[in-house]
Amino acid sequence: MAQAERTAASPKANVAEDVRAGDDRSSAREAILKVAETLFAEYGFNGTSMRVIATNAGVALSQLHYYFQTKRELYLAVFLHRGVAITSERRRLLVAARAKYRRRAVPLALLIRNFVLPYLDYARRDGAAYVRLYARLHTEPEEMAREIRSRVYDETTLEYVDAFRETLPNLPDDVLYWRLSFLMGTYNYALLRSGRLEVISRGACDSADMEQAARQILPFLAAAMRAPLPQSGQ
Amino acid sequence: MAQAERTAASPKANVAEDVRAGDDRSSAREAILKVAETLFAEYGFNGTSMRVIATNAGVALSQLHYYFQTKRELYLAVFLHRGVAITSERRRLLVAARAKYRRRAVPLALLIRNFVLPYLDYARRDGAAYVRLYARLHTEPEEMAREIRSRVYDETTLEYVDAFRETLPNLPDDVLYWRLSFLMGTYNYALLRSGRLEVISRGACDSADMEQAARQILPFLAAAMRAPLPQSGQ
DNA sequence: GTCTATATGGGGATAGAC
DNA sequence: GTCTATCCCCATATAGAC
Repeated sequence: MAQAERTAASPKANVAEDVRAGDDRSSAREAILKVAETLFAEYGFNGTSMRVIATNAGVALSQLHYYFQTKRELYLAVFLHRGVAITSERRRLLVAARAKYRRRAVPLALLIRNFVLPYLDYARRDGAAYVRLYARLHTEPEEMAREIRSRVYDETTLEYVDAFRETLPNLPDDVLYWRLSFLMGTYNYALLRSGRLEVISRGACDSADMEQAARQILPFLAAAMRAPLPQSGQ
Repeated sequence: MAQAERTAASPKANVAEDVRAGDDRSSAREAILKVAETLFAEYGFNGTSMRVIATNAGVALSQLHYYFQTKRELYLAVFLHRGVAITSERRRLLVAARAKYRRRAVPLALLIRNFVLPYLDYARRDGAAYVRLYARLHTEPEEMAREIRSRVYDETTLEYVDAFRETLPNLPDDVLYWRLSFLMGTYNYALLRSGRLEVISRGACDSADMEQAARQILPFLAAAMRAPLPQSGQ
């Protein structure tokens, strides 16, 4: 059975055709990570095959297993590669804001900025690959999503929850939690770029425009967090 | 190669073990649709195999192809099965509200209720399967997502955009569009039940509680839609 | 480290008996 | 309509030469 020829002859997804062309010698590992990030972001975990990653990275399939052992480990590595950078930026901004306002609570608008903007900035600078990947995380196989969140995001998130509580001391805890989960939903969905914005604006707005997204989302979220309390009878 | 035995011996995902047990004779087609809805919602399109659907529905694999030809068609059928029900409920509510308020604009709170609640109610009544499936749609293979949205959702959505414009006549169009896309993101993410709410509340809140979700999300969104306009310099 | 070749299994889809 | 048996492809992962 000449099966090898057949499968090897499928190039597919030329998202980043042979990343190593320019700076060869700079490690196949980096090339694999970069291509994997783009493809996982676009097609998801199950929708992306190791073969396609290898082809686009310009390396042999076995290289992926040499560096990362399994597909699952590669996926985790992609997250740790950048996720830590975003998370520590988030934390740095929180520490700086707290230092500036000392004993007083950090203003709501600044807190939201610091929590949300690292993602939008990342999307602006490095293309949307990682943030789309992150936004997608919530629909990937559960146990993987859980592990990644607890290893990368949870700790910083809980620090922000405390800061929001100080800034909005009159919100009951359950209302605060629900609203923060809505807040995360709002920017996550925006980062996903589902195409809804283009439909409802009949093409007039562009969901890839992260400057606009930042400008529009901050007042939206600030007003939402300060909304009147929900009524008892729904 | 005794391959058939090997593959047939994998039961897996006993989400709805043999749905046809009680009311047999009520068509294998319905059983397939029901099981497919649950599994697609939980594991996504690529993460769900035709074999597992067949096993859980208590039918032979070939039955799936007999009724739906391809996996893709089955996926579309699942959406049309329920999506049309939700969409027409949404539209019915809009028509009723407009009739009640005649020449005047429909109040914002009511408009949001009518747009959002059909989803939350569905989640409350029939379990979260379909709404999770819908919320997941935005991360499924692009061309499938596009087709489903344009066949089921777009028309009604655009009717609501017009209604929102009448209710909020002072919002510039681009601000209106961005805010409506944020609004959709908020309830979509809530329906996904990503587990973030449980993390930030340290287990005190339950994202499956759709009564709470409705109570909390309505004032949040109403205030957000009425937020001050964004500043020029971001 | 990097490659080719291959092992092993699951995937969608179909043929054809009943 | 419903089943069993099977086709053919692609998936992840590994072996072993260079």
